[in-house]
Amino acid sequence: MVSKNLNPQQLEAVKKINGPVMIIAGPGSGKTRVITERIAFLLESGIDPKHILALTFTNKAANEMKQRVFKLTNSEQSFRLWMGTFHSVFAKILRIEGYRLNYSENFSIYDNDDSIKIIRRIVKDFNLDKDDYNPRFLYSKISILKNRLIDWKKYSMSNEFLENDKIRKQERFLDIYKQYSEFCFKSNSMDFDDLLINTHKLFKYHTDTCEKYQNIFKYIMIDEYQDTNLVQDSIVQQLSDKHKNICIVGDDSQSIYSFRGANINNILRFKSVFKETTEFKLEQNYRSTKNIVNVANNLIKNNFQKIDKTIFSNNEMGEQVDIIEYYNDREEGQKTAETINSIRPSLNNLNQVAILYRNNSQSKAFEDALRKFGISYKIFGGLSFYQRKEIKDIIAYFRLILNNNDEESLLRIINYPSRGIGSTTVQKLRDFAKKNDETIWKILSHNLDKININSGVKNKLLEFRNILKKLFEMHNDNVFNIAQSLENEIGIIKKLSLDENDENLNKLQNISELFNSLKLFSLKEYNNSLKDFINEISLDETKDKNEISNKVNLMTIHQSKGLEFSHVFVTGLENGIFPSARSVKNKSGLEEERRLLYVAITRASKKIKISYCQNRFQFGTIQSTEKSMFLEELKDCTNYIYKNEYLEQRAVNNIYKQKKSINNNKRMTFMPTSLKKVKYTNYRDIRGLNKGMKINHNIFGAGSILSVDENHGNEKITVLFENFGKKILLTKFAKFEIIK
DNA sequence: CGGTAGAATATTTTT
DNA sequence: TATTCTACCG
Repeated sequence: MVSKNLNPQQLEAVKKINGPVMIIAGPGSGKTRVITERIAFLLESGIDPKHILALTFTNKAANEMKQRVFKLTNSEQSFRLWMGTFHSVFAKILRIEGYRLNYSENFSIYDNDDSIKIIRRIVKDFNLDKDDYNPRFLYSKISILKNRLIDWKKYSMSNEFLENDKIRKQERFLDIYKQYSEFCFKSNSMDFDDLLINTHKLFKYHTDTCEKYQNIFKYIMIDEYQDTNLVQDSIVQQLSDKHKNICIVGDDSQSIYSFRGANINNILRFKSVFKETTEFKLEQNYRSTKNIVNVANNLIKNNFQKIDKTIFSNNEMGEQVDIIEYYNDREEGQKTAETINSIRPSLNNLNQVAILYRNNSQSKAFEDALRKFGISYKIFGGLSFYQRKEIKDIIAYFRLILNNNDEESLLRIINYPSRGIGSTTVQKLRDFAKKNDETIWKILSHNLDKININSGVKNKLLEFRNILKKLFEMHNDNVFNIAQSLENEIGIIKKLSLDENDENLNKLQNISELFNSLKLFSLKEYNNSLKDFINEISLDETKDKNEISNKVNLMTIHQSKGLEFSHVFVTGLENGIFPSARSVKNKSGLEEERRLLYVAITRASKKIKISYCQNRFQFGTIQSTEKSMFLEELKDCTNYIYKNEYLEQRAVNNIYKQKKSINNNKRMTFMPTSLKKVKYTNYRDIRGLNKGMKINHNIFGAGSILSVDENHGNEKITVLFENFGKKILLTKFAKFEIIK
């Protein structure tokens, strides 16, 4: 039954299930609720869940939605919905249909790091100057082109593009683009953008396949439509062309992903593409106080490009929004922590507090200060577990096992751990491979004789080949067994254990965590093959984000999208940082930064403090800054707090002195940076676990213990989780706490 | 070929 | 500052 707590517009939007629908939903207007209720309503109306496709942008959003639909309908049906990110749903389709584009089902998925590495290698091969051809820049250029459906062939046909490259002294760009695309294809691999453009290609050139999916996805819903790019928009049109039951939800004022090719015009012109569109506007903000909504409105009205709407709140006025000036970033951290400390007693949970910043590097000052006050915090972003070097190395072996032609993975591990195959040899292999249009693996497996190398090197290559052969044969084995065999063959753990410095210990810890999760994965009842494992981790990095914790949240504003906190600190409002230096070069960039600030402000329900610093420690030096131009726009509706500069400076100098002495004392024992980002596993040997006990697991949440199995030292428990069903955990490794 | 030390370089946001 | 790259020596 559809919930009765919806307001009239929300209810109407939920019930209009046929034909194109556009829901413009302001921040805090109950957007997610409308989507979940709508899905529930579809199910109630007797529509088979397999005909419903719900797309989101982040895994976090997808997971949350899944759980909410499940709670709402309380039915197993909800698990049969097609729900996920664009990338994950399309990857699933491409695994099945990719053969039509000459990919095999085991294609690898390259992440940004892989892509940049490949491009860097190509630039080197071409003997080009790294300054003129910055791999990062090239990658983002390629990515944006792909998202605009311009492949290298199309690019080569545009005189305008080629002329431009000449002027910019990047005449070889086309060659690089081509080489990169061919490298990926030859490796039977797709980068993130390929997942989209190949889906588009598939539907465009194989109309029967397109029709097949049109008939599967009879009802399509897309969240955050303002963040779609051209490919995504095009695929959505392909899929909905037949039944036209498409519902998009979004807020143009929260479009903040243009760097990824998101085009705000997709939502602005939706109505003209789908002529019969019914439009709903959700303008009431249920989240924030009147003051906060007022400030947000005052900010966003400075943007030119937007859909007309009036966000209002019927909540209480609330406190004024503060804008605070600090002497430097250290003080900003200090005072923010101090404020949090002082309001701590009035909060029932610290997770109601968020410190938001423009880029990840700003987190440091806050971390230091919070630690000093003994306030626990949770930091989002930074390196995800699967991006760590030692983990990626092992994953590279796994990827190679599944996809023997994955050239990037092979090049990554051909001499890791070092086995006497140096760069000269690798270069010979690569040259030969290129000449014969083959992958290195193919040469290793049957063409080694044709390469001019001495017998010592050849033996080493043969040894390497034999290791791979052995591993390749295992591709269907239990994942944990594969991992163990891998360790037997390459002995990476053994090697790291020989020299137990901090860095190696940290690596070992991460690797053992990987092995633990492989063990757990292998214990699943189904979908527990290596293929499933790699699939899961290539696109999902939200592993441990939904733990319920009494911790302050530190994150970038991008990461905060869709979330809500009672107290929000928006920090670093300085020109060059927020708005970022790059964005001010053009008007649309600046408007996007303004939307970003809009998103930040509208995260808060009760209280916001916006701050900036006169000086900031950046690039290893102290630099004086200029306060953000956005603050000028908020002058009349906020409460400005200036500082007495002289006093502050003295205080700040003291802070720096302190800091210095700490540094000197601890220099030797300073944690390596990689260690700081680690989430510690509590290796515990929990005794006294009993049937019926309630526990809270860091990933699966709450559940109760069904049985305990002593299993000589490897104690296992079977737990029924409220949201994830039955799981077997090894208590030695699992991270959880006993609730009662 | 492998390891290391010291130089060079980079800093937006994410799937 | 933090990370990645390069040059050099064993």
